[in-house]
Amino acid sequence: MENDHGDLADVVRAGGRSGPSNTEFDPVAEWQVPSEPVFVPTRTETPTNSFGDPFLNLRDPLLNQYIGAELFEGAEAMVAPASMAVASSSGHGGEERLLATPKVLTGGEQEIKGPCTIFSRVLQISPVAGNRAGEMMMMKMSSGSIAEPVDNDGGVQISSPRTPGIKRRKSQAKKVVCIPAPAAASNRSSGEVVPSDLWAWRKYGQKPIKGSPYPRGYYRCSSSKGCSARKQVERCRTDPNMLVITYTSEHNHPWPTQRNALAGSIRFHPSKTASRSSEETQEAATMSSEADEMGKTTEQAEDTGFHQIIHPSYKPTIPEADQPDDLFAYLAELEADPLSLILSKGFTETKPEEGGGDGSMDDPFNMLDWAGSS
DNA sequence: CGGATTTGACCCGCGC
DNA sequence: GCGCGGGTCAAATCCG
Repeated sequence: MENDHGDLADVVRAGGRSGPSNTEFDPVAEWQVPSEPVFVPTRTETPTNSFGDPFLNLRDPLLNQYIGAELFEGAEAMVAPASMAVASSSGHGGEERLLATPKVLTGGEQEIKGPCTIFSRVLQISPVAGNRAGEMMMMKMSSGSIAEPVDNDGGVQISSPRTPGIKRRKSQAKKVVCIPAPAAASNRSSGEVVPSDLWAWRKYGQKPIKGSPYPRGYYRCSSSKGCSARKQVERCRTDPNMLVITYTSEHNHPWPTQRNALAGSIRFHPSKTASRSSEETQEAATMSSEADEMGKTTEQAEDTGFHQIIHPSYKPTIPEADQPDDLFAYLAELEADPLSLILSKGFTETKPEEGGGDGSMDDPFNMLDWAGSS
């Protein structure tokens, strides 16, 4: 089992400060992040998750990706209404900064009992897919250590359907992500549009869920045969504008290629521009327009298949010499030790040029406006 | 034609 | 032991 979740202690060490000295687990103390401020792009409203709580909302300047926070507890817990939130931020000098102590808000009976880490995973969200791509909350929960997958039976169970003697369904490590539901668009008969992430997924089932008016879609990784990674996608029953995506099992292979990555939930073939659905055509036009504007950044993105997510106003401020040659290697590094990498690279944004700017760019988080403005 | 999606059937964990 | 509900399979269908 890969250890792809940095322990918070490592995160804290990487940030140049010592970790909590108390031996008793203190959920709030565990959530302290390095004293160096981490810049969060300005926005005019407090980001909230589907439960109305503030949540961590950071953007990697190089990848222009939003980085979710992870925390650990029983996987199903966060789906419960108002169960928890991740972090808070406050304005400072015209920018929002993540302060040193993001609070872990627990609602109801939920309490964070295990160690937590942040900046542990990166997802990408298509600008078309999410009306506010930054509004993402990502949690992995377990009752054990971060590094070890949680399983009451003593190990992660790789689902082996139809195999007698191997239990399914019992306390598998899960990762639950809440993201804004894409704007309503037709995706064949289901009408559901699932935001793409870095992996290629193939739908293998859909079931109505008791108590929810929305069905749940079942996806497995199609990048590699034998990969046990699964995800489930359903609309939040309390907020239909949010999608709840549950990831189960880990990928047993590297990041997919561009072709595979883009062959995700939405049928999308970057090499083909003719005879697309209207949504896809709009997406293609958007990306093409971005490519014209973005120069180096876009070239880099195109080389690695990330052009879906890059906003023209968010050119990295990282010196060009520091930009990775291999974006996938960068991603892998980001996976292994995200916070230290981010802090070492800096975390600022390049503000959109004033004057000639499109008004919709004033809030670069508004990906819907952005997508529609091109 | 090949790959992805749909959808009903089947399997199985879990609660009672 | 039984039934419910969730997860997966696989044939049919769709689509580029």
